[in-house]
Amino acid sequence: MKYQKEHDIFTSFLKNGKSRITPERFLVLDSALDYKGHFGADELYINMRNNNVNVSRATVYNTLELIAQCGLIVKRNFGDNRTSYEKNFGLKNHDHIVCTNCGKITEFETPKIKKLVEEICKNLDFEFEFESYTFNIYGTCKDKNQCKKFR
Amino acid sequence: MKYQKEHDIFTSFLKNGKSRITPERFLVLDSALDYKGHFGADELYINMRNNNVNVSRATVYNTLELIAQCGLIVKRNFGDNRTSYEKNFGLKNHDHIVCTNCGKITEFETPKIKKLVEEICKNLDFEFEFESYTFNIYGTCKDKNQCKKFR
DNA sequence: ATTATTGCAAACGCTTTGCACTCCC
DNA sequence: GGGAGTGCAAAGCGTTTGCAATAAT
Repeated sequence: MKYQKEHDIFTSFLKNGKSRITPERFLVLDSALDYKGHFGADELYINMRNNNVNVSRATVYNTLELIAQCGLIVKRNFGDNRTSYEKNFGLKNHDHIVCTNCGKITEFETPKIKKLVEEICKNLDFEFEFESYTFNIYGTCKDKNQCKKFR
Repeated sequence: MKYQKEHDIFTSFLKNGKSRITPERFLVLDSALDYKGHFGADELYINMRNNNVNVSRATVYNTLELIAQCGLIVKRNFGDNRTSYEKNFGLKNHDHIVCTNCGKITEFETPKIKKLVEEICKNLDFEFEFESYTFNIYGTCKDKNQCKKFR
């Protein structure tokens, strides 16, 4: 199977949480892993419908949340009032540059940011359990072939 | 007048952009500056109505955008799929810790992040005009008196 | 058998839009 | 007087919810 390792991870995550193993959940997982780049829940739902993979909207939303919880995809937020997801490529953490004009998203690696986050959490004056962070840089990309502002 | 300086700044911003000076825009500005903490556009609109300051929803939304453009307030995004604003206190840049459980927002100062952003933008392999960044840390705050998870 | 999960459609919250009216320049 | 700005209500969009039907344990 194409995503055997991910299936195994998701399976044990579900069993661990006393959640049920359903075919729909794995259909969503496969589609999410197949998706190139960032995607919204609704976007994935439509995409699946178009490919004749019929899982209800509610199930897609719920399942993406589960897959994010178990770490196979990552939840993102690019300031457009919707939740985006993307495949998690393991340890290599990266953040995003977003063109506010054409929507282009560029990824960059930030070895320094992780230390900074740890440092900040450690120095707080109240107890805080870290979950995640978002670090986005916004601006305009001046890509003459793509960016609406400059072409 | 209470916010004379801000009125002046907004006035010249509007004139500069060949936009009109209207009473509604200054009602929104005053209400935004009076608001304690972060607020959404709709939240401000309701708040204004409650105080018998009657400006239409559309105008509140449009005007907040303008005020943010001229820098008197800052646009934020805390991962809840809505746009938040807050008064801009000038140079002292700060970022946010968000409790994903009770919604509490804690501000912290980050002298290091600005340098990091500059460094990243400088080393990109394409031309990019920086506008802003978001840096939020998510987790649970374990405030026994407030946080739903621990009380 | 029990009960979590599913599918569907309706409701939700925030935001944007269309259009006639207003009033700043 | 012209056109940007306003107000209102309706529509839009992504997301969540309620409930009956289904299927995993």
